[in-house]
Amino acid sequence: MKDRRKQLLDVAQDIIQRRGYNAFSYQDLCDIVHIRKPSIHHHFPKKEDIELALIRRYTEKFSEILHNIPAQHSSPRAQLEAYCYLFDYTLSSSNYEKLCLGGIMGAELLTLPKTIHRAIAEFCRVNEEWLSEIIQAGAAKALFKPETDPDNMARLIFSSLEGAMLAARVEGRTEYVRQVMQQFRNLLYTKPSRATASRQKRSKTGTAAQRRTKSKNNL
Amino acid sequence: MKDRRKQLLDVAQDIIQRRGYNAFSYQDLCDIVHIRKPSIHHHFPKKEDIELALIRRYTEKFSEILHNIPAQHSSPRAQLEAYCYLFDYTLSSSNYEKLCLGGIMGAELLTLPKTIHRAIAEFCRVNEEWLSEIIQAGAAKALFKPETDPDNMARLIFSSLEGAMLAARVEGRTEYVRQVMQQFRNLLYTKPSRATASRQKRSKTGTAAQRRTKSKNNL
DNA sequence: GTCTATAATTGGATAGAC
DNA sequence: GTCTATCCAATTATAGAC
Repeated sequence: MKDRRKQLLDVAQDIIQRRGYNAFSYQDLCDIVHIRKPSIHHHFPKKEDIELALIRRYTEKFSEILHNIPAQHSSPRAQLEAYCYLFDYTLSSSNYEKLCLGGIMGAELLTLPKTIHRAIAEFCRVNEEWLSEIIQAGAAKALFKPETDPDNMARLIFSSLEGAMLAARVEGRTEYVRQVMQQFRNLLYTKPSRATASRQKRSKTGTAAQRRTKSKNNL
Repeated sequence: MKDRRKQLLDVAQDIIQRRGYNAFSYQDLCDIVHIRKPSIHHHFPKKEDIELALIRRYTEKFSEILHNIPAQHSSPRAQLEAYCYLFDYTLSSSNYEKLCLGGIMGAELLTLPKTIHRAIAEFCRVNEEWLSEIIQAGAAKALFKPETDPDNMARLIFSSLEGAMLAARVEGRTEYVRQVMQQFRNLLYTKPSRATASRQKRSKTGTAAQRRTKSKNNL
């Protein structure tokens, strides 16, 4: 097959987002892709080669999605919500089994080589930097509370979404991420938009913003 | 040795909080405790027996610490900060290598047996329930913003601390958890206490509340 | 409770043919 | 690019002696 490499990465990513790097093996790939172990070594000589390629590709895709969000949502609030739905969608579209790749790799950090440490840190940086800019833009438009430090707020949002995915899966609570989002609205928004508030209470299929983001990506 | 079982649990917990369950082996225990593998099987026949005992013991200790906090700190604000410092201290006292046991087990959830799923979920429940009560108490005293839903706020705090430990370690940012805490103060507190604000900016050794909590526990 | 000895299995990885 | 065959190391786990 021509795109064997991409296929292997796709399958590996799916497994790792569910079970983590240390519980993932070449054999798992064989069982799904239906080729033999040495054939995989031809594409990825060492196991770390897979992981490094994965996190780099993930960060790249993620970065692209983030930088496209402002073109799809004009308000910083809508931009922030679209961001949060990325995390919610990873969970909800996988029967609440898949975590953020950066998050699960972060949990296994100390078992991974230094090259990969840097790649995971870069993923975090991309997220926090993007968030900080959105927060600043929203504060400038008086959409977000002024007492908000953009960098710290970015860290709070990023880390809570990473943690919320963990907790949602552990507790089997499908609404966990959205409840955390609702709390952001309560704390961060200067004046709760009535439309947003009622929509988020009623809808199970998601807002327009959510659906638009869904169709765009498959992380 | 008489307390061999406890010693094995202590060592296993330290390793797992750093490297996770799947990267941890009976051999690791042997190297530190200096007994042979079958001797460990005598105390814990299956590997899962170690993990189940660990998470239960952890939740129990954690629960005890949480329920002692109100006796040590009268204000809900100080209680909340003492809670947050538990997480910060786990990191800072381990050269920023150890995560929350519940968090790292949560990341590996799908590789673990169902019995352990429930035990990890119980750990989350204990945290969120305690937090929710503190938030309610603080809101009743007008120390926290009234627009705060206690349950969702509890989820936000718990998940952001879990995520912040992850991100702090990945990015090598020793101040990460404390920055997230600062953001909570900005967003949640009705009026920033000047003493608290300036103290947290200056001090590197921590507040009195932090030191008091430090000496109490070793999670 | 700890040991030696030993399964039985699985893991990542390589050599070399096609 | 994929295969067969093979290697070596590591893992969880058990039997049975002391």
